[in-house]
Amino acid sequence: MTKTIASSRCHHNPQVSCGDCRLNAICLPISLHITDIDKLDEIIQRGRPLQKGEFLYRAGEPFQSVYAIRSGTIKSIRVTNDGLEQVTGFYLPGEIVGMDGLAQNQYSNSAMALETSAVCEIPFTRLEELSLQIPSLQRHFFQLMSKEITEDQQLITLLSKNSAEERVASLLLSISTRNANRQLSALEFRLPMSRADIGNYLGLTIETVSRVFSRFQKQDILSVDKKEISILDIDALRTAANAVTC
Amino acid sequence: MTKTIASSRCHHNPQVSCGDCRLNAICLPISLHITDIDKLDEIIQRGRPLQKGEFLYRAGEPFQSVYAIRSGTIKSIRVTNDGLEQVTGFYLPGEIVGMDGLAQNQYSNSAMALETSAVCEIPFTRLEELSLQIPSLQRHFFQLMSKEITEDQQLITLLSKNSAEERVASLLLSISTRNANRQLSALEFRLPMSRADIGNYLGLTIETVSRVFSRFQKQDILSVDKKEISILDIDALRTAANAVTC
DNA sequence: CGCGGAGTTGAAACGTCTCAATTGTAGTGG
DNA sequence: CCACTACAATTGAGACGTTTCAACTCCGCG
Repeated sequence: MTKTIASSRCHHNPQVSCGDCRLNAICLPISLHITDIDKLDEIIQRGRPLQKGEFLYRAGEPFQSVYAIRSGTIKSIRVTNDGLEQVTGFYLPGEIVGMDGLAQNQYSNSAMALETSAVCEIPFTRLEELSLQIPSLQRHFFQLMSKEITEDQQLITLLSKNSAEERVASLLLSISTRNANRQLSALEFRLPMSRADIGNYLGLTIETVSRVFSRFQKQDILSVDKKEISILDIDALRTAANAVTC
Repeated sequence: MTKTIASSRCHHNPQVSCGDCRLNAICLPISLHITDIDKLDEIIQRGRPLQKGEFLYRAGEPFQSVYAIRSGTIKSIRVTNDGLEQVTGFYLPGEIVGMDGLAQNQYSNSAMALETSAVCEIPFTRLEELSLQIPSLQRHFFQLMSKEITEDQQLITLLSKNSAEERVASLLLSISTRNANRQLSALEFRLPMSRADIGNYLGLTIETVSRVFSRFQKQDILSVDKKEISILDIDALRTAANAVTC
């Protein structure tokens, strides 16, 4: 599925407008009237899909746009002073990435495609202008940024208070929930990211992530086949996640 | 100093307008023309100072305002499902707290005064209206939220990648820098928060924080007397912090 | 004076990391 | 089609750093 080339029916198809996009119930247009959606459509730019490993933008580049994910998965990464990478987020279809760039007029993260991905580019100065005309858009954007803040704080709590098992379980539940919001299966899905990305995001080593997966399999909570995940006992997974219900 | 009652010269004095406030070079007004500052002033509400331990707002309360700190220190805390607290931030004079509440129209954190503190309440719906009229205010607010995001991501990186010593050193450098921005000493200051708050914020136990302070003292990097901190060797402290230059 | 909270210090326990070996899988070329 | 390589993932054993538990000090305050 992720390897299909762009066609009129394909997720990566660059020709779809916001009004027709199957994600418009969860993406930016959710806040807009029909007439306003067209205005939004006019400023959105849709390019060719990104291939796995390609950068959407890199840390330090001048901030110009935020991006709505249309298909695929994007990870955002910060580079620490000593050259290590820190994965700061995974962005699935319908989600917005790039808002970290506003503060300093340059991106503080890099964004990389984890698989073939299509994005809608939203030039920020034009979005700002539009926000001055459409109060509900301004509010929605404030809310989007606030949501990013609360999600980051959830991750902070996870890193600060929770064990390896709790962290991995929380991430799986988060992905499960976000899949469900997109009408996909909450119990069976393919992880778009590697064990290394998971570990990096959760503050764990690859080996620890792997061991947790193994333990969950032995407990019949999960069935894991490489990146294919089946949640066999979601209540047990919720229990294992403790605290955080993403 | 922190126990002085409000007087015309006191930091906690509720009568000061934004135009006269000694923080206006680093607070919200930084983005505004003189005429616009008056408009901002009109919507800002200043109440009596909060005493140590008092809540500015509590998680779950309906979101109505963001708050600019005028004096003192506020900590924001999330409560996890299992009842533990997670400190998500410390807010010093000139900084804005409460933006996490926007996403869900209710605060996701509680905010508590760590010492006697005065705040300027900014009703959000009025700030929104004003932002529609003053583009630079809208932009500034977007930037403020973006700044909160990048700072949270810095903390995520710190928790995920850095040792106890690096975390404590980073926090001290952050406070030092923020003090310097307010024309206070970068090398000698009083920590407004307890060891418990520091540990909680940094994902460490009280004991570990205490041990790190002791080690830094033995290395002549710091002089610690309860909450009074003197940075004796800021270069060594930067080295100890590694990576993160807050 | 004695109480309680905050902070410090020590010793052992614990969980994750590190290092290393092994397996499995996808991609490449003979 | 199979051998070969490169990479991702798994698994084990020991090392390491932080936590836990406990005792103790310090200080403000009734």
